[in-house]
Amino acid sequence: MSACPLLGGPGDPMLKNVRRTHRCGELRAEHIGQHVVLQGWAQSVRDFGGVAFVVLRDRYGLAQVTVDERCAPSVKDELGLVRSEYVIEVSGEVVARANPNPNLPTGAIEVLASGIRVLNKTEPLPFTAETAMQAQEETRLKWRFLDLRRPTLQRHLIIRHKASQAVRRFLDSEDFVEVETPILNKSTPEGARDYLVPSRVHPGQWYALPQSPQIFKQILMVAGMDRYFQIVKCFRDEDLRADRQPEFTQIDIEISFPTEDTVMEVAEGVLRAMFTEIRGMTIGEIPRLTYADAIDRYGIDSPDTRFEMHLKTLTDLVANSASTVISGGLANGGVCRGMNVKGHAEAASNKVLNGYTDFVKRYGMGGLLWGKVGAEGLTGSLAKLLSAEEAATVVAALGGAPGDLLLVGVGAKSAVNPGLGRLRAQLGRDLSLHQHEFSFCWVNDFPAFDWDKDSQRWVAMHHPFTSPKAEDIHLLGTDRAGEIRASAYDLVCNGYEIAGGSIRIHDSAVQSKVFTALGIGEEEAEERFGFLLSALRCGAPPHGGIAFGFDRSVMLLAGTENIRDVIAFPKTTKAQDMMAGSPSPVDPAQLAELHVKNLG
RNA sequence: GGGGUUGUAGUUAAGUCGGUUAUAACGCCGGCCUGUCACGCCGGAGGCCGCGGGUUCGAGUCCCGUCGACCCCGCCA
Repeated sequence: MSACPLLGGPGDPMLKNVRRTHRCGELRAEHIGQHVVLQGWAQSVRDFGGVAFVVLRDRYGLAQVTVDERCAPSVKDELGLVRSEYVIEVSGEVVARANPNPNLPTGAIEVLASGIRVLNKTEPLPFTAETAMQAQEETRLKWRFLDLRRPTLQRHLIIRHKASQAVRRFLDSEDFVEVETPILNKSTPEGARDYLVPSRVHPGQWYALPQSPQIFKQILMVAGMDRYFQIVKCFRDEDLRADRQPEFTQIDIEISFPTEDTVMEVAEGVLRAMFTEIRGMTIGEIPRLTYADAIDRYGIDSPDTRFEMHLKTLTDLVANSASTVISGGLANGGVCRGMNVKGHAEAASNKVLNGYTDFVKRYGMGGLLWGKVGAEGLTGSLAKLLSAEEAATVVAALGGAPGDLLLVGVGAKSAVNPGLGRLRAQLGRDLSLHQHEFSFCWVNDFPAFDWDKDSQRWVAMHHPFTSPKAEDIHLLGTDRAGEIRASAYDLVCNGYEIAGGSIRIHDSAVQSKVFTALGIGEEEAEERFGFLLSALRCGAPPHGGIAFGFDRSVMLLAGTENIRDVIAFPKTTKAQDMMAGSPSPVDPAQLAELHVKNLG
């Protein structure tokens, strides 16, 4: 056993000054014969008395450390102190394994220890990197630093890093300049609920955290920056979902003198930069469909285009139905729409169909009509309500063949479209209908305004700075506001909206008309957005842009369906950080200084 | 704001019709073991059954309330 002249046993003062020479995961057969120093976590300790193994883990992988009769007795003593997840330093010689492990990249070799030193101990842990996935998410969030030891989560963080670097490289090469914008902002009335920050020096006044840097990036265009981007945190105080966090990251982009195509091409460049970097993928031409087409084919404006199963409109075919269910559903502008789940009739038990019905009811549908196509025609609730002739036309319209399951909804558009549309997306996942791993599309020509029933007014579908399409601008100020289309576009991947943008209004007169349409008075507009309106009057160039939901993009790149998996320190659905314990009460003196009183 | 699922040892779970001392696996601690890689074997410690109240002779179990986690609707320009 050759000993490295620099390395003695444990307690050797020389050892304390030795830095690691290699990373665990990089060791291969080519390193055999070399003396190495490794530092990392003891993933497992297997002691057989005469021979013992420690699996050492660092970010780069696992390496097996062996202690046997070839080692000095002091090494064995040191080994006895090592427990699972202790941080240790091991020096030794890389040797070929007697029993190689083909499941491990480093499985051909092991490190025969000449010294083991405990760098730090650990108290008993609720779970380890190996057992984390067996723990509940609540436990894992509380002990996030342990969960983050998992190679999967480390991979996600690295994917995130690589993706943002690739985006920066691409945008830099396209002459975009990354400019930071304020986190302490002015509150604006439109949009999501603001996170507010009290001002100490201005009693009773508040900053708002940005929901997005929207106004600042437009003002940078007025300033002549021409091409801006920023990878930036945004904050929205709304209830959360699996793909939504209260603070999230956008790739924010703005361009002067663009057409819609200019912005979409840049966005596609960003998309390709990410997917090439992480997935090694080449993305072909990305199809564009209008909002109206998206609703027509998929029921929703963020369609999962990895599979077909388009929705079909059946309203005309059943318009004269004797069924009160159908005539009732069609009253007041209701529609009848359906889809064909090919070959799914047999698998669709009552329990399964009830599940589908419960699913669509969440979106306001009264129920779900179903029909199974058999050799002798249609059976099921659909067949009961329709005449034989009607049934035949519906089956034909949906392309029904024996063995198919037809799902049909009747009622208000606002219920049937999302109900069937979301059910379609869910069935795509559940029945593995996807024909591609990734499928992208653009959705454009959105309506500019959406009628809000609660407040009885028009609200901006995108945001209030979105330009109406040039050919629709003349409708501003008329009673046909609902027909105005916006110069807005969303980039959709696998049913997720991953980017959204628009051409902005650069004419303060048009901007005023839009504010009027939104019921925002001149005075209020001046009070809330005066600085933007002022900028628009001072030589604003035509401009437009887009913002990517970066967390969602990384989620897709990483192949996970939970946004918390790609955020180092995420919050729960109640917007709490289980590890840090935020939010939390503060000292009353702190509140007093901020002129804030606790009413709760 | 609403709906669904959920909370028992460090962790993950079982716990019947309300009934004796609340089980198991993994982990932890001690011992044995010369080629493991989810090592194996022997022994041991470990409990605010989320929290509060109620019903009952008796509550992990039934009732009411409350807190948290996850998923969904509303909401999220």
